[in-house]
Amino acid sequence: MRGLNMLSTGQIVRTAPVSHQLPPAARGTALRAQAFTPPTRFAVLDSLGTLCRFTKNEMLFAQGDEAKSAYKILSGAVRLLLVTGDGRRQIIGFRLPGDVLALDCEGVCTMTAEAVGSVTAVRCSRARIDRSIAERPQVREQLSRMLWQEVRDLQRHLVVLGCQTAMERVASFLAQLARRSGARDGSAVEIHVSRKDIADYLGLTLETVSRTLSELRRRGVIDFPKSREVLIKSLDRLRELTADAS
Amino acid sequence: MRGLNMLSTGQIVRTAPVSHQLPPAARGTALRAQAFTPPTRFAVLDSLGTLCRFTKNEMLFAQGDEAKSAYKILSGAVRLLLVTGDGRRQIIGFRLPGDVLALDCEGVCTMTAEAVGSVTAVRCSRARIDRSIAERPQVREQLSRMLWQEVRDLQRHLVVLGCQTAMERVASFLAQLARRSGARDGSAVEIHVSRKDIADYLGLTLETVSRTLSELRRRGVIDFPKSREVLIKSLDRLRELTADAS
DNA sequence: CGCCCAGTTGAGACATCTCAAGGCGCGTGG
DNA sequence: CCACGCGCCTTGAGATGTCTCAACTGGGCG
Repeated sequence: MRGLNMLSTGQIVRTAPVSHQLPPAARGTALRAQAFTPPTRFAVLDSLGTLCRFTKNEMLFAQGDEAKSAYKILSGAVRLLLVTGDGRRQIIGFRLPGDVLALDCEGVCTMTAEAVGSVTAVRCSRARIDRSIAERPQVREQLSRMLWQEVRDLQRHLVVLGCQTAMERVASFLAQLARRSGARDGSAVEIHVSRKDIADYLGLTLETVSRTLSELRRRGVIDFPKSREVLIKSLDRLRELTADAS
Repeated sequence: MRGLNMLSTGQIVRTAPVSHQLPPAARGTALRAQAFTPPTRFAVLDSLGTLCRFTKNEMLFAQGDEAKSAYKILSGAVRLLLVTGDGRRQIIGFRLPGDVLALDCEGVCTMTAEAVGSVTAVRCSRARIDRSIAERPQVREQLSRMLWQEVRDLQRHLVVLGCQTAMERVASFLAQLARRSGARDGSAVEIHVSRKDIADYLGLTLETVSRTLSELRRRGVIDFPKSREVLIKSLDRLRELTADAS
């Protein structure tokens, strides 16, 4: 989770290859700088892929699909999730502009990816990527680094789900949001996802998330100037609540 | 989690390089075949490393340590865990003979590894492994496959911690144990870890794990002929309880 | 033989879930 | 421009699953 920008109102040229330049909607926001670090993560994708769009709640790919493409998000947000036999869903993570999807599996997609709102992305066939990987050692290096990062994120998430209270989970989520958007005390951070998504990410119910956010507002740690936006009033007090891994 | 064998009583030659042969203690058990599939996973390690031993609860490495070595387990079991600032611990997974450790991070260890009982392993410097990876594309391929597998396991674990009941969690754990040891109805499977470890793995308390296991025995799904051993009486009924991802 | 550690079991506390009602913002159509 | 409906969020009250604290048991090992 990181800055984010779901407006994507600027017109986008629908030709490939796509330039490294950020989409117009990504510029001119307070969160821009952090939202695209590193600015050209896994840059091969940009030059090999073609541009595509997804509408709200549209699936990019589903659990069990053949993994024939990878994606790099240009604008919007994507949720990654697993669904159990009886319909319970667990959100594994969110992906934001600059992030790469579907390079963390082999043959078959292990999870489902859905657009949270409107999404623009670069799509590229795995075959082309594999060729590029075979040719350039540094691309392999990038892939490994991405996978290490993902393992690390998943491990941290495991701690959240395995041994934190509702308050700690919500605080962790907000702290993550704040950190990735480079927020300070007084910064407003847009929340791109619904309460239900936050709940499914944190292993809680939507009501518990809502109550916990209200409690944080009552304590003066955060505020909600608008819906879908959080005002960080005290980052320190937020961090105190997270019970971070040492 | 997979078969397992913590006896490791056979004498082991303490010289390097180590042969691909399994330690004596690993032979002659009903669980052998499954416990070492594939038999020579990431075989480079065997030829490059030196043999080492660890005693019960000894740390192989800790969160924050410089990741200068990788390990391949020959006998015994290792638990991987993260500890929060206030001492809560979350077990990320267990590693058994044939499994490789510490290739899933960069620079600094993201987690702690502890010997559950006596452990013998091959240790090899990351530098040598990196060299081997640079030279042989197939080794790089193996590394990617290992990382994909780890990502997949972590994702599944996330579902367990995020949206399963105590009964489902315990059943998942047992089903995992049974599957990896190739158990059928009537098979006895050794449990190498304590109730506390199971609890920390499943995000429960030790008491809840104990109660749930007792409930499963009452229902006739499993039995405990000895402590630290589970008799699978009905694999089907166990699987019904797991609420697997679809 | 007896200690000690790991596991079991019980009873009450508590966090979170479930079910239900109400409110707010927003787009749509009159 | 307002009324309405709809989706999303908030809040309440009671149900419940898991945790906490505590006592007891059994097996292994000195």
